[in-house]
Amino acid sequence: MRSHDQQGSPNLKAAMEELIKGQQQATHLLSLLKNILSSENRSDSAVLLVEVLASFSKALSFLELEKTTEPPLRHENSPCSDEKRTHHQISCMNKKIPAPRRTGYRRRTHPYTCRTVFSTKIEDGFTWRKYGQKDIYGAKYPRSYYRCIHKHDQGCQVTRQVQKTEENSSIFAITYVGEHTCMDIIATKLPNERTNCADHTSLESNTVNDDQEEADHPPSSAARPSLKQESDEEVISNHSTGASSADDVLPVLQDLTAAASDLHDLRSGGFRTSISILDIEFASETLKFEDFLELNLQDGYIC
DNA sequence: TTCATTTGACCAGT
DNA sequence: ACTGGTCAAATGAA
Repeated sequence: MRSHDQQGSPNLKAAMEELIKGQQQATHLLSLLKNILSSENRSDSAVLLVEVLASFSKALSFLELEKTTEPPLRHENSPCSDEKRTHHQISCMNKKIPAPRRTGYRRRTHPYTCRTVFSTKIEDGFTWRKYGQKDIYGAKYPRSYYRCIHKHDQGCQVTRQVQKTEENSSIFAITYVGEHTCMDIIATKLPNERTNCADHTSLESNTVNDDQEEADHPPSSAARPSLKQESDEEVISNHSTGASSADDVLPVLQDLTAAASDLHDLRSGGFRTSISILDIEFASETLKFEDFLELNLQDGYIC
């Protein structure tokens, strides 16, 4: 992290202010929504919320990309690219052309929530794209890596890791990294379909940041208490005050979407910046926001 | 032909 | 140096 990250350009400062503003408004909106138990506008509000979340997520993603001083390079013109081979192209391997270095790849440093679910099936109502599989040192079964299919079109950054448990190969340990910000969350969490994600065979735990040991070393007993998102709910619930109505929500939604639009404009205006602690903090708060939204969806506050 | 999966390489973190 | 997460060309299925 460079020293100027904390200072930032005027554009960076403006962007940060917009992010913070959006965060505050989102929090406010949540506190309002939480108290709405019946309203014709709930569905629309939920859709809008997810759109806003997607915008925030994309904005953060772009900030993350800006952190790298070099633009991401594609190696599409490397003839007989020497990076990947199969038995069909052994001859190509013999020509030792130095493969161009990949750039722009940055391992996420976990301002993200991790949540592990033990289930007999890997379907969860979302659409995933498998992007890798690894043999894990000391583990009996390989680990598969999936990302949300809406990573590119909606900026949904959630990934999941699926691995058979050693005790019972018919049970999968599924670790979710981050939360969905794509529109699928609406389709998946609608009340009449909520059972899709509440798999009766699954046992869920919720951890934050690096707590992934359970995925590799699942608990010996299958009976585990649900620890679902206690801390996240606590954070958000601090903002819940009094009763409110859809009329209260709509103006906030408008402000929020306007803030998201401003963010988009700033981003497309080509501002250059580096990520700062603020980004990390905001990413964390956004996830808390998403967790709380998901809780409300599951509880039927939003349908 | 298109699209999802496979799989070895690359890269970051420890 | 090692492990694990991600990339992306090759491959196979539809």
